Amino acid sequence: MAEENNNKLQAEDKGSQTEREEIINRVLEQQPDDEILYDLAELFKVFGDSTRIKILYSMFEHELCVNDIAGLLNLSQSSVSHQLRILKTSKLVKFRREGKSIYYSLDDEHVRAIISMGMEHVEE
Amino acid sequence: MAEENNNKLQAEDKGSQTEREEIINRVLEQQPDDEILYDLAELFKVFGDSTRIKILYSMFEHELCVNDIAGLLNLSQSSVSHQLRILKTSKLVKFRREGKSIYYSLDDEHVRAIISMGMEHVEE
DNA sequence: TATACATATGAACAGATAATCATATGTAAA
DNA sequence: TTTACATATGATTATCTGTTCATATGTATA
Repeated sequence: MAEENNNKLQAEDKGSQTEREEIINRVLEQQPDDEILYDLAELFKVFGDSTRIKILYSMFEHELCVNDIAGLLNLSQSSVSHQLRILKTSKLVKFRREGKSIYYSLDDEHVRAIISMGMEHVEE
Repeated sequence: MAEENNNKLQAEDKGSQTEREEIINRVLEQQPDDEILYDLAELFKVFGDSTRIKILYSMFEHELCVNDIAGLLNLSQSSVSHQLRILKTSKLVKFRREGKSIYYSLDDEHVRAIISMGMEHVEE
């Protein structure tokens, strides 16, 4: 995608834009770069799978290891591991090793905040 | 919250659960129903597409009609209309008719809040 | 070292989904 | 009513994505 759409409507010979043109120009100015909006969508996409949401929610209060999660949620070890990789890549979870196990937990308060906010909308 | 005995993995002959079992039980108790988590994932899924995010963001301050959006974002009318339908269904946008045009806008502050929260995470 | 346990990963397949195209519906003005 | 404009929608297609299966890597213990 290389199309940059900075088609800002210039004021014409009449000397002033219409109300509507002004609004459209303001929207164009305030719109973040495509790249940022792409990243934003990618972030939400990670939250947008029920398996990953279940996994995230299970870690809401406590760190858990892969087998804990798989057991709790009735998921295969492989599936959990694949999803945790995605969550790691997106910086939504962090982890630490202890012996043979690896304990995962939510990366920061942001993650909790985003989930909570979505929860409010859903529970309406 | 004091140490309460719960019913899941009730203490066995030894008289008490392990620390680990207690944690796992607590997670199980606190986990919302699958149905709710499914809806939550569905909600985030809607935010999880860059076209829809662009559309939502374009309406951050002002209502816009379909053609406005298509023009602003360089998208086909059909594509915008399809996506708006999804946004309508998810209650993320509302709309009103005025003559031949239909003006769409964000449905409530929740939507703005969720986007803003995600934005913070992305901009780190 | 050999074995068992815990987690990660690659490949393949099935299901989901967004864009496009063609067309339909709805609205207003001539 | 005819025409033009604005939006919606169904079908098709190409792409993306999550799960599974098999296997690999990593770690501790006998």
